Amino acid sequence: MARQREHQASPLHAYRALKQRILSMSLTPGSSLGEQRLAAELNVSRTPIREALVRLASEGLVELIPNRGAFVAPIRTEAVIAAQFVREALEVSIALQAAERIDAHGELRLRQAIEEQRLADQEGRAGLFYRADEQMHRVIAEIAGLPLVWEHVLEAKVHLDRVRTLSLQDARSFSVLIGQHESIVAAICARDGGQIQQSLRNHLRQVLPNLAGLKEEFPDYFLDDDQHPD
Amino acid sequence: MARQREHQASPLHAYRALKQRILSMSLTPGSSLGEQRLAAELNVSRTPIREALVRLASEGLVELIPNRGAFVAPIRTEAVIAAQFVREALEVSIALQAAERIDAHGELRLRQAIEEQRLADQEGRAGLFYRADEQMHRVIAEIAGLPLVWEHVLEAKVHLDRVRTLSLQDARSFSVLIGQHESIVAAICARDGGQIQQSLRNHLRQVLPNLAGLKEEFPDYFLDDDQHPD
DNA sequence: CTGTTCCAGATTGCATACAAAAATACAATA
DNA sequence: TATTGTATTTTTGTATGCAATCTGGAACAG
Repeated sequence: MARQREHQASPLHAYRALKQRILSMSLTPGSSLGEQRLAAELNVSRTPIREALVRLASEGLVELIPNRGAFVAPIRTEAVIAAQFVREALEVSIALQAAERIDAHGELRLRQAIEEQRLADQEGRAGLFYRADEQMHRVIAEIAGLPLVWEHVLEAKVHLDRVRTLSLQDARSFSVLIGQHESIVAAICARDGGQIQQSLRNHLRQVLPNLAGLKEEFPDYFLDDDQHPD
Repeated sequence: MARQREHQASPLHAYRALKQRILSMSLTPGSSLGEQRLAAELNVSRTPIREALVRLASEGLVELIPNRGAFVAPIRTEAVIAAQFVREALEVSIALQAAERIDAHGELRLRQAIEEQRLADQEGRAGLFYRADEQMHRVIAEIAGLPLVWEHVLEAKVHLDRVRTLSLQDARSFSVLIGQHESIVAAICARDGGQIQQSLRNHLRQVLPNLAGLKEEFPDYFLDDDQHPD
């Protein structure tokens, strides 16, 4: 029985493992998350599992139905739209403020971030590119002096990650995305508010896939209030 | 022993009770939230208490320190600034979209909301006014077709509520706020984007009290990374 | 007097036990 | 055969027990 050396590690481990599987659609919407089974799977008792499920439920990734159990939450079109709205509004505001506060050091960091992306692209390492991409957006928030606002973006982004996973567009070449990143950085360095807004919005909408199409292709994963209007 | 008839009611009850006390500063930052004590107080065991504490911790209202206990989280200036930023960015974007979609029915609802505020003001019922105020902002989100985005605003607002409670400016006459609400509604009905942005930002900054002053008056409640730079 | 060590008390972290509720299977009846 | 009532089984909701960890202070050495 592998004893956990560090305390409070079990709930965190369960939380991360489940979240990863949900966002990568390895656990599909509607899947049952029986506490017993998960506990056996991760070699812990039900208590830390329950703690992880509560956290995931508060983020909207899991539905906790009283006396019935926990299930992977369906993808709600409304939640995806809202998350996209939140992300656009926050990131545009962040970038505008970043433009007002950026200095030479900040410009350097942004160029380095893009360089990392180029490297990851050349080596064809999707995971690495993905991290570098997110890192760049985070750096913009830091330059704006608002690192905590990025946490709010991350909370919303959770509802976008699953549809992106479904669309599998990550497989496409990253050069397009890098180009978009370059024009965003250029706009920030040029302190051109209008250009910032246009290039960033364009970029963020690019990564939001065709929702209606996905909904037709994977109807089981979606749930909207106007479900069966026969 | 008052048995709970409805299942899963205990954690929710504990969550709401604690949240209310924390936001109203009835439980001040740094207060110890011993599981044992809370369990005895609410006549339940530690398990549902723990569930509530985990939820509150994920919202940033409680700090869960391993093997030491749970404490009411200090007010972090950085978090307040970030929350204000999020609220402004989201509410302005929401209001701009509301202006594009509003119809006669929507205008009526907004006028009704203001009427309710006027009533609450005349009767001097602060709690009622507070609810009507929040209701109006929520209605704007509904008109924009983005009710879920309002939930994100609420998450951020949590970090503003405690400083507002401290400043006690709710005691001041509400007529000023009602006037601001009127100009916001007027701007939305007039579809005047610039005016929307100006009146809403002005309003939202009005309700953010003097942070530096509060920090001096209640130093024990605040904690920032640059704490004692002697 | 100061700094260190160690012990007692208290509190959490996790496991497990038990009860309530829901789902399921099945038999009896119309 | 369809349906309904009931018994069984499974699963959650909550309570509780025990070990690990941390705090605070007393005893002690320098």
